[in-house]
Amino acid sequence: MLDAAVRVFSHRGFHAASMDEIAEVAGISKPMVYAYLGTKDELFVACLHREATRLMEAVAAGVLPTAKPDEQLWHGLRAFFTFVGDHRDGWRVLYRQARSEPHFAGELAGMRARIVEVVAGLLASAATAAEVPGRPGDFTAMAYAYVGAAESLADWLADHEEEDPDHTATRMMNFVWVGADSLLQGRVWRA
Amino acid sequence: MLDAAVRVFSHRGFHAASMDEIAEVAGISKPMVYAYLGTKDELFVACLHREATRLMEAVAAGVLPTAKPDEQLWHGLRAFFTFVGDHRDGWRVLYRQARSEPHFAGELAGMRARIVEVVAGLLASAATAAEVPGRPGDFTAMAYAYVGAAESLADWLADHEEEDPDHTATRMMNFVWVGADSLLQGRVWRA
Amino acid sequence: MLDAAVRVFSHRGFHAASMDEIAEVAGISKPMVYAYLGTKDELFVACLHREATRLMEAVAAGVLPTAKPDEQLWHGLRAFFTFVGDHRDGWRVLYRQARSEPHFAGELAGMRARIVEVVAGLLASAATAAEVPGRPGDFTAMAYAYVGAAESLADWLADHEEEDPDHTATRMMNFVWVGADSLLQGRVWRA
Amino acid sequence: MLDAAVRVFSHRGFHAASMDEIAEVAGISKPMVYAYLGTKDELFVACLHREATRLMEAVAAGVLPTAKPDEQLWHGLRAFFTFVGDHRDGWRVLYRQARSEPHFAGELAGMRARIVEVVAGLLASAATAAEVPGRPGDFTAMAYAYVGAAESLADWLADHEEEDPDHTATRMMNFVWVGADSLLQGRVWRA
DNA sequence: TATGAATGAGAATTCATTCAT
DNA sequence: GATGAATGAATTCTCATTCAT
Repeated sequence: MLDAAVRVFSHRGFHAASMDEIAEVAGISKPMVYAYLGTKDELFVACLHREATRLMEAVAAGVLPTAKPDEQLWHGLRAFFTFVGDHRDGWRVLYRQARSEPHFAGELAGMRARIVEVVAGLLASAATAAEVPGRPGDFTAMAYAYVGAAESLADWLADHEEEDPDHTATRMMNFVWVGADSLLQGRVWRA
Repeated sequence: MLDAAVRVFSHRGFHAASMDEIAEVAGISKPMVYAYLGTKDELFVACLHREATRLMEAVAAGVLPTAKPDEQLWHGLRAFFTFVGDHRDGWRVLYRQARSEPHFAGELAGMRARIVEVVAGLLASAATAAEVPGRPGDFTAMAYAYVGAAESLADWLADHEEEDPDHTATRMMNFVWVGADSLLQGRVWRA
Repeated sequence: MLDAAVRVFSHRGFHAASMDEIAEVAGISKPMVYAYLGTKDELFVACLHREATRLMEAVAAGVLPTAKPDEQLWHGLRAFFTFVGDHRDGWRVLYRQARSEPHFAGELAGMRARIVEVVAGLLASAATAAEVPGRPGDFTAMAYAYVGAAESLADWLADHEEEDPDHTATRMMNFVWVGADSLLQGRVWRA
Repeated sequence: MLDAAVRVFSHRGFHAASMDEIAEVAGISKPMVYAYLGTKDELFVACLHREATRLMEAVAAGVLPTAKPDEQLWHGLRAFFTFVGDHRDGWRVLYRQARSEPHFAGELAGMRARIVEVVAGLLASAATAAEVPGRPGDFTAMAYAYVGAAESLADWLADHEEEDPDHTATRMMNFVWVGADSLLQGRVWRA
């Protein structure tokens, strides 16, 4: 049902997507689209929610809560990039479109916040394990940076058909973890 | 002149921005907008180019070509985040709007590619200096990741008035450099 | 449906006719005009075709293929002028508007050419019947002249409500046939 | 001065012609066009008048008032078609455009009426000379038909670069005079 | 329930026309 | 006297959205 909408939004962009085309791709008539899914805005938000939920479920399913932090991260990233690789359309809708329409920025911010907090929690527990003196509030900031980096790589992945999700995940892991590891051992760069 | 356009594009998004509003904000009449800057598309591209040019000049001006790689990076990042902090609207146009309109993605990709290559060059010279055996093609990939991360932080900065650009730059530096440093010393994370 | 368009085009001219007015006269809303008939250009061409088809059908219906040439001509002219008298608006669109828009001149030229050839054929068969030594290619030129004259009279008729189509046809017949008759008997004027 | 206007009106059509282009072709600035020639409508009427005047003068100059009617007609036609051949642009403005813009139909009608009366006078004097019992009012109608035919041929001539004006005049003469001659000798066609 | 048909509102773009220099 | 710069007013065309069936 929403698949058609996601596909159209993804290929055309939010504004350029017409309800006509969505209805046609969905194989039903326009009034039905309205009956089932409401306004164009509501429809877009529905797409957003579904894709976000699927994404979070996929990541959650990939992570073993009992594993070590770096392994949790690795599995999480792998799940994340695999999902993005398998749902390129969904990813585009989620990020590119939602971000560019100020109207939906709020929606998106909420969903991101949830992810960020998960990552921040991961970092915090890793820091505790390594007995690094905590700079508590900043875990969130770091998490933001990591999430942002992952998003960007995902975005890049979505545009490169030939790229392998696992490969991308490995890159990200090197990028993040080796740096994070050092950071968590107390090394800090200063101007 | 372009300021008004950038402001409106930034706040409304490309499609939702109306030439009427742009003209009004600019304090001139619509036909003048067309006379000076042409079509809506051309106007948008003009905004894009101006913001991109300013950004690159700001960064270039901040960097001392003779400094050590990490200092170059630090100054570059500082200049970058400062610029974004000072031109939040411009950044939104550049990063969000341009990316989400398939029509302008090409324009933007070119500009990004140039930045990525600069960063890749920086990484390569740092690797050479550290006498790390080169994995040549991958510097570009790393650069992409770094640029993406910086963009994401910048994007976040653009939405948070209270955030200090220097602080953001420091975060990014820790995030990037300490990680990069470790990588360049040959440490690699493996699954 | 097209009636409204023909009426407006006829009274205002192609450019001055606004889709708004056409929709209003048709008693439907503008988007419907677009849905049914497409672009303004397409709409105009549609008018053109319908009027031209009707005209040719009316003339064809009036002519008895077995009659003598002058009678065929007479009936054809009568049908022609009657039609024009009954569809003054349509004629104006066909003759004046279409001709003055370079864009549509081609469309019209094709339709005219078909009529001209019919008339030329008529003249040729009359010449054969009268055993006048043929000046073959020139029948077309003559036909052009006749068609042009008929058009002009029709145009005049279109602007004069009080004029009787049959009367006009008789005039044209005298004008054409008495001359043609002489010509076909071999009389030629020389400077 | 008006030349530029005539050229532009002729090539673009009345509506599609922009004052900008006229000014540019004329080599002066737009406000000057307004200062010298007034509104677009006024400018068009000025073009109309000038071309019409030139046409009538050319025809008048070609005719010898003392010659026989058929020779007067012949010289008149020759002058007419020669003029049209030499001023194709002017002719297009005069006829095609003026006719299609209902707004200028009146202007044009007046100019035509003057020509028609001249021709009608010619026919009347020929009839008198031939001692044909006059059907007085109808000379005007005949003249209308002749003028219309000449216009149409002229129109055709204007579109065919290769056609020779004298040749066209001869065609018209045969077409008109051989018929007129018969008519003036009392022959009439009847249904 | 499903839809074909209909529309109100609004967007980009263009021009004839006029000031201020 | 000449013009560069400015605009009010239209015009075409599109689309989210809703009835009547």
